[in-house]
Amino acid sequence: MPTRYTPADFEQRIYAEWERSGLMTPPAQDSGRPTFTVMMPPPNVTGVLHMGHALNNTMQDLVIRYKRMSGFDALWVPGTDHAGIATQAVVEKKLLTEGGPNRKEMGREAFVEEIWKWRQHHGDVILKQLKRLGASCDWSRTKFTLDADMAHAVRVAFVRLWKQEKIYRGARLVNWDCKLQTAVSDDEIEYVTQKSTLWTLRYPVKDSTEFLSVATTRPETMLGDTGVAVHPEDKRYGHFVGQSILLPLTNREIPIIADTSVDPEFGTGAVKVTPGHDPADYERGARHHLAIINILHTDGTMNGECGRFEGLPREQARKQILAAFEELGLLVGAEEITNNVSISDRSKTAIEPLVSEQWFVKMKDLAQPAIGAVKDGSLKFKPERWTKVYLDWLENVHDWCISRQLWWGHRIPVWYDEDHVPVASVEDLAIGSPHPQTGKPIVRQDEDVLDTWGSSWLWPFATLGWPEHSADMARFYPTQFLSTARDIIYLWVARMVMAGYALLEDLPAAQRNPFATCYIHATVLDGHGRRMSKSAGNGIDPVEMIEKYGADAVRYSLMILTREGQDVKLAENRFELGQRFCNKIWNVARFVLQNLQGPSDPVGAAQAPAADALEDQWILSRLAAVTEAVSTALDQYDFHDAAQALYRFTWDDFCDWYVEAAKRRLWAGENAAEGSVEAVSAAAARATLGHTLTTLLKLLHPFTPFLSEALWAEVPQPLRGGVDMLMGASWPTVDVASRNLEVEENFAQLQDAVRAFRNVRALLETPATEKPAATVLCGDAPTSVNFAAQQSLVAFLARLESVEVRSDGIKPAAHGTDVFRGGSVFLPFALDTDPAKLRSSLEKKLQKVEGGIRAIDGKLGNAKFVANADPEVVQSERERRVLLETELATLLANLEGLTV
RNA sequence: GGGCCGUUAACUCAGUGGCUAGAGUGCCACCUUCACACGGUGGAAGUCACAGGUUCAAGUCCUGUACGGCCCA
Repeated sequence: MPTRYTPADFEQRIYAEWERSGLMTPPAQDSGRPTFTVMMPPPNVTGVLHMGHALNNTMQDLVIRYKRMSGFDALWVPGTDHAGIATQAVVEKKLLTEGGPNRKEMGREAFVEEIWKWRQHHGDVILKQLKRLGASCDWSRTKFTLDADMAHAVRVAFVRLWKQEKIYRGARLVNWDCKLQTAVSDDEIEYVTQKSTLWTLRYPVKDSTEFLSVATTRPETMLGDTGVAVHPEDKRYGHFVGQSILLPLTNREIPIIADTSVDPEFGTGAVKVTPGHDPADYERGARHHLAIINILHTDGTMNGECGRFEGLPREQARKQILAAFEELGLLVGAEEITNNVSISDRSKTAIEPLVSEQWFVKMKDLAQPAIGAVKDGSLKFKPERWTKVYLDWLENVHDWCISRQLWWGHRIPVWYDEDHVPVASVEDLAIGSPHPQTGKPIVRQDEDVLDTWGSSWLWPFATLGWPEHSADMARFYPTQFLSTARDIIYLWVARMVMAGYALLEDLPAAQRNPFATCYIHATVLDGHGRRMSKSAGNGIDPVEMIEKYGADAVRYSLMILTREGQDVKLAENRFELGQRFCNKIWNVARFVLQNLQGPSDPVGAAQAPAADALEDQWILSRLAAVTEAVSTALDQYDFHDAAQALYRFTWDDFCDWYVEAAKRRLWAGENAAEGSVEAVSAAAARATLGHTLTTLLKLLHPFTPFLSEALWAEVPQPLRGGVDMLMGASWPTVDVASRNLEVEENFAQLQDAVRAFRNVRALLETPATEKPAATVLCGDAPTSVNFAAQQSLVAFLARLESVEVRSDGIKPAAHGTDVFRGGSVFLPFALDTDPAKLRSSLEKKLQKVEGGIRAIDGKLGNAKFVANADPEVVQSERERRVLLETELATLLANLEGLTV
């Protein structure tokens, strides 16, 4: 084995072995094992892996691997989303750069064909990248939201909701994306604060010489004004209410109305009302029965309602209208303000609210059971605070605009007869066939497609075969764990819960909720705390990082850096943490594997550890503790805590202390006679090393699957217990009998003394090669028993010739000294040693101990503390004071001894 | 306007109301000792953002302020 772990030599080969093993594909038939299901949030089919995906999928893989090893039939279903707008835009752009016919020239059928072709060649890149990450999904169950069975599920869902009259068509004010020329839902727009000009326009009052001034940031929409509103209690304008305005440039007569929604403080206190192009005005217009005038073509240019401005883009229309008002003397003000404009998430262009015929889903009723799911505990968010975000949205939910004027997606399964009477159908209705209700011939299918969430909200069960009564559906639904990003709590998470309750009528209510836990993962920021994004160019490419540091290093680093959904600032060099850890694991395994075979036990340390030696008992106790800690943390999805516990155990306990301690007996046993004390002791050390390593590899496997699997292959067969592939090994059970707090306490005391020796060595500048004879002075009987039994271990770890254990209180002269809990250590001076460094070291420690005693005295001297605090706390303070007092006395005595 | 998150060592972050506030990186010194220099040993480094409050006891709980970030309207 080389001295460094080189991930590239193993990863792809090991992944192929996992795929061949079939372990990622749990059976649809009952195996007697419990199931555990995770649905991967389907990334866009156009997508490439970014850090958010890497983080999210690492967590899912961790859970799946842990559950698989724990005896579950663990199913992780991967897949991709057709992502209507995003994908159509990618292919349109491709057509544009190729200079061939564009979408409209090609026609619907040919264009959709083109997208399928694109998908064939360029789609699903992200799924291949997930394999690089080590994702152990069941690829045999991979789904795409446009697969035929998914399409069937979408239609069944649509028709069912149609029959329940939860789907309706109507002309409503929708968010219009002028670039993509489609409606988008409320949840697909974002607000950007910007500086704008607020212009004041004068509108002449009809049959009067008076004017009413209105303020607006969008003067061009005046062409669609059908009213002017003032607050009913606004004294300035009261007498105008009921009169009308002669709208300049159009000479249309529009009423002046009173409405409490008008803020008298804003602008002039009078507002123009444009019901066709503003959500607030739409409401006002509805209240006062104002006309709705649409002034825009679908591409955002002015339409035939605009007279001489027809055909102009909005910005130009604005300029010309302002110029016209100026000319008429009707432009009376312009001031700079900051306001919010709505931007389309997809095209990043300004949203134009306009009235349009669209399909909607009534959400109020659907939301109720989804609200109930968190109230009755069926659904839990982690971190819990997202529950509120989820509930706030559901409790104020608006109807969902589900139609999109696109070609790529699930076409709305609605057909019309010649009288435009619609009917929804699971099966295609042929043109000319009779309308099921009216009997008149069908003339056309609806042109629109469904919002992309109209298929992904069925993801947790449509992937399992719903609406068929499939074996998968019976075994693997509901799922246990969903991990996703916070920005799709409304778009996706809430809708999946609604869909589960609304559509799975066959299941008892308690089994409809699609996932028990919804984990909202951290947002990955760059090193400066900015969101990683393609446009900002500040993203770190996970695949590049995998190639540079290894998949396990990427996985492990991400896990230990993100604590329960807390955002993480990630600079590239953070992955060195995982890389170092992986290399450490590699090397400790290398050491163990090279030392498993002794002269008298050639099969290696396959027998159970005898655990006679203190250090053996100690590491087995620590191993039991870390097994419990990791299992508990993973049960609660506390990935950071599990990663942290593994780091501490591996590096501190196993590498720094146990392996170093075991070397003593391994070396001593090298040339010992068979059956001798030394040989038996070495064999015991080997057994303990072997057992600890194999257990550790299992615990590490969910975090560092490639490395642990690569090392598992090097473990001698008898130690592997017949398990060829670590991925399929059983998760370690907590060895309760090995947990021994007394042993841990005794070993901790030895560690403390060894550190004290090392400290004095450093202060005395004792060369590493020099092995002085040293002394431990024990302050009490248990300490002296402990050290008497372990003097050779302490000597070995502190690189000493010998350790004399004394408890007579007599300090050796001309020795450097330090204290540990329970006594002090002494190392002989070299002749030319200056004790000043030792003195200042001891004095520093003295100050700390004195400070500690003062703090405790402060507490114990406080009658209220003694009276009110938990008696256990008071008791432990008293005990601590005794310890510190002893330490203080030792320090003072040792300081005094230095001058002799 | 409403809500949420954060502010702890130079950096990135942990931290059940109760030991003298920790880790990794970086820094300083020493060490190529037969797993690992992607290593070992030792060390320096903190007014826990600020102001009040609750409590015997606050980094931790409450109120407010400032700053940074996110979401909703």
